Amino acid sequence: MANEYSHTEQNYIKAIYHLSNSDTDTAYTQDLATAMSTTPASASDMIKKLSEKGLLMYVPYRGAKLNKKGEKTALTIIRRHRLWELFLTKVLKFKWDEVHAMAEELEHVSSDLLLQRMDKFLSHPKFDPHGDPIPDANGKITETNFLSLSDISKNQTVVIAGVSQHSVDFLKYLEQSGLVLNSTIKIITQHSFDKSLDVMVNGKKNIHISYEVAKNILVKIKSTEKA
Amino acid sequence: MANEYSHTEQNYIKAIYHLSNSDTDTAYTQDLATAMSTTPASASDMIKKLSEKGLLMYVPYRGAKLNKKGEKTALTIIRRHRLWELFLTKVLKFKWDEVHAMAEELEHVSSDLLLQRMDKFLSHPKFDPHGDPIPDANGKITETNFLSLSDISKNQTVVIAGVSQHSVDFLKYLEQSGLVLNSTIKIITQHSFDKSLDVMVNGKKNIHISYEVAKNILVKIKSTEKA
DNA sequence: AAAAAAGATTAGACTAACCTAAATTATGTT
DNA sequence: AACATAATTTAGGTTAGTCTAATCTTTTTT
Repeated sequence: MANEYSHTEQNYIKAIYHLSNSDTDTAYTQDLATAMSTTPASASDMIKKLSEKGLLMYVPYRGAKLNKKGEKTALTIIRRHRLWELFLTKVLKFKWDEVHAMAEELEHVSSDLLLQRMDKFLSHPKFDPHGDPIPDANGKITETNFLSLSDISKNQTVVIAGVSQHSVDFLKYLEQSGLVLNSTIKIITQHSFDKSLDVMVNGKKNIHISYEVAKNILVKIKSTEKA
Repeated sequence: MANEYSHTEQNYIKAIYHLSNSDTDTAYTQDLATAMSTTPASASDMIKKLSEKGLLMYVPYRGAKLNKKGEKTALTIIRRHRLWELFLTKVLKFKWDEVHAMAEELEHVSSDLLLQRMDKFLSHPKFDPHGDPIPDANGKITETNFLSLSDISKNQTVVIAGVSQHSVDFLKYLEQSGLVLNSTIKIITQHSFDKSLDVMVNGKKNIHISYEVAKNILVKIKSTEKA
């Protein structure tokens, strides 16, 4: 691994991975260009180049899809990114809305040994500060079955396990409302007119959250515990 | 600060700083090219460019010398490098011969906030794992008056404070001989024929070291202590 | 002080990553 | 099925950083 691909190539690989792992199975030129804040022409060039380097399948006008090698590469970059994010929150005490930009730079530091040590130092974590899984050294991802807070029924108690939206503004808002990872949430009221919720956070304060927000909060059913 | 200069520019700036802070007051094209593992033509181009960007004084055929702005930039990069080196040894338990290459990459991570946090986390350290001073946020360097082990007299006891040579091989050799930072050294015998030394390390084992090695070990007189 | 050698710079080319504009292919509408 | 529109690719050009070869300066030698 190490220094095989330029920073730019790595960023494209990651973007293609994310695009073809969301709604569509394939990354389209225009979407890729948008994700990379560049023009379709540039994205098209890069797709062709990565195809020549054997990282993806590419049929002109039909979009790109990473192959095994490309996916492995993407997962290594994502592993780096998420390990650094966890380091930044756990060790340097950054908030979850502050770490993405720094991790974007740190993910390109290529030393495998450094990654190994960091992984060990953090006790081989499975999730980053946003609840996203950290691929292991072989690129394997822990499967999760988190639910959206918007799908939880009244009076149920759940724990925040992640978010499905990562914008700084959204994360800041959650932070300020006390809706951070591992907070306990109990649904008090579901308002039928706008699907908004009144919830109790950590057994203490009641807050009101919109459907839009609830939709992007991932939760798991509170694990077996007394009282 | 942040993202003003490319990685390459930053590396040149650092190299120019080191070159004009050793024997000569100025960085010469050829030396710079050697330091950067490139050709004199490329080094010459870059000097011209950095001169145009207002980081150094440049008289064609007469070498380059950083000005205030260039020096400040160099010191910021060096600060990053040395803070990361300390982090790698102190926190991730790397040995002092392992950290340079990783720090070469990490020093380009530009977030000022990250640097601040790291500095705080490490308790505002003044020296890196090789005994080199870490410039503070204003570029100020702690002055030291370390001595070379080769200049210490018989029966004196000193503490290893740094090295004046940073090759991996040399550092590995020292590590294996137990000659690490803060080791206590007492001069037992000075051999006049080759200026080599017999020394006692940490009051335990006696070892023999060549003049060449002794010259590159920096020490300070053992601070006041009983027994 | 002239010639030779060493060192530095310029000229001209290359690659990676980008751009705009033009050409091509695919899709959707009627 | 034909046309308009949308999406993609190609063509041709730019910049940063690199290179080799050629040209200039400076230094050293004689």
